[in-house]
Amino acid sequence: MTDDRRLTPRSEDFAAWYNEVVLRAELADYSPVRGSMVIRPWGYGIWENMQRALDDLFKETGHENAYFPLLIPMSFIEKEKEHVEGFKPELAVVTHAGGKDLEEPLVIRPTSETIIYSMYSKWVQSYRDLPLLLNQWANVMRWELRTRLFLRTSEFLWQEGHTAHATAEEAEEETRRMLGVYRTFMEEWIAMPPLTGLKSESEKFAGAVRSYSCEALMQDNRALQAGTSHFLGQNFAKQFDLTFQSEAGEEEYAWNTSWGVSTRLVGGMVLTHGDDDGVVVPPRLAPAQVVVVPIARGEDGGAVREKAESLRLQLKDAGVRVRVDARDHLSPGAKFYEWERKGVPIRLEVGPKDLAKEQVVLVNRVELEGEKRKQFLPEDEAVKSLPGRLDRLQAHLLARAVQRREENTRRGAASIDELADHFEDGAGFVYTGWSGDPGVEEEVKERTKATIRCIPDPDFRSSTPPERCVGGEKAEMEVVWARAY
RNA sequence: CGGGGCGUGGCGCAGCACGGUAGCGCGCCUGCUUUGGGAGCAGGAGGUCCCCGGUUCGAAUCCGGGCGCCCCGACCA
Repeated sequence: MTDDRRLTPRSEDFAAWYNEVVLRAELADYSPVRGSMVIRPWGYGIWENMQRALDDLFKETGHENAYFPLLIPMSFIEKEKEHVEGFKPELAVVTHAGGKDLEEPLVIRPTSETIIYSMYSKWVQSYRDLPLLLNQWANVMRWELRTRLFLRTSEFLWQEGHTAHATAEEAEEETRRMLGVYRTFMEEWIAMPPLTGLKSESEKFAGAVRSYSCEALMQDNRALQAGTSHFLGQNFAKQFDLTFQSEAGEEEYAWNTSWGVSTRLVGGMVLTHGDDDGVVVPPRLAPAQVVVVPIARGEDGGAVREKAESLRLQLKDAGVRVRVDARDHLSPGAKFYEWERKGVPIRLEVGPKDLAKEQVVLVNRVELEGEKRKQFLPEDEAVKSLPGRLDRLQAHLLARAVQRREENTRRGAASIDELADHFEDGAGFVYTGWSGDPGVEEEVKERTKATIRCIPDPDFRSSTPPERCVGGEKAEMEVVWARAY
């Protein structure tokens, strides 16, 4: 009999660990429909914090929110040739409604470029109407054959930004700006440091001219595409007649961008920070940053509960998200395990012994082992130090993730054999030269299952550019390979 | 879409080869005692054994068909 209160350790079966931790931390649950999931309050609370932070960043960069409908005429999707090719296999289509067959099938949006740019064409007449910078928070549906909680489900929540500009340069700048916003958000909130760069032709978004992405390395050394930003050129503008009159009086097609991140980020957070005890939620995302567990024993019970409540109020005033776990039917130990599984950053314990000494017990989620795991602190010091402790924990998680990424990154491989060796050795990201030949990309994929995650941005490039492609030809660029989610 | 696994109280499972009163752990409810790392005792509630058909005096168990979910591979935020 195994102890089913424990999670399967990551080292034993990483995929099993992930499923268990998501279910048992009550982030999400399976729904009756295959491949779709219910996001539970703890998971949704994390998503809400992500939304709030991202939404602020979008507003700061000049965007407004709007909402476009769920149902899109099939003919819209079919207008852009590459777009329809990319999405056709995963479309869910409404053919029947109100007791009758529909004249034209309606697609449940897999993404909203078509409906949005068709509306933009109505709203934009002059260069004075540009740029048009909108975002929407929505659900989308892509019929997936193989699904995983948060990482790939048929329905998921995301935001999609869609902008229209007068010039290609301005649109390109917007594409890059939003990629940067994503990078900042991932580093500073999720403490998940991504690699950013340009997608290869074979990996880019269907319908885009160029796609950029954020690629984060998970604990099992697989890469997660965590956010994308696309320069759409005039592809959609031409199909939906999105034109404007320029300053010079000429009619021109607008230039578009689109960019998105999804609830997949919650999965990325789990895969980046989680451990064998459960999820670890970075303080800036935690629905509860501190949980106070009163050990309300015997005659002191009332006084202990009052102390817990007083701690809650003090911390709330200090700007900390805090809750008291006053449930009476669970032992303190059971509560400790539960909140550790859910990943609350800091726990405070207060019991009869602490009352007399005016102290509290503080436990940090990432320091559960060893002598120092429980710190005994004077109450006022604990309260005063908490915001700083949360900040340091946030910084620690990022530093730890950066270090893990660097330790699992290899630079240079003269041949596909060497590249394969790196992956045999358990590498995460591998940097090599590339000629730009899709044949080489295909060959590497067959040999190693790794794909080009991106052509890295300057921040991430090797100090000396590679001279040779892994295929043997002259290298035209540096690329990063990884096995991807 | 191919391969594997599973479907039995809320959850996790046993029972099935050999048909005969449906069981265990956890959870849940009530009461009392408890509370510093997954509380104890006592009492209690809760089941169309995935569905349909067949064999049989009798099916969770045998036979046929179907459905669903999970996991592993080809396509993908």
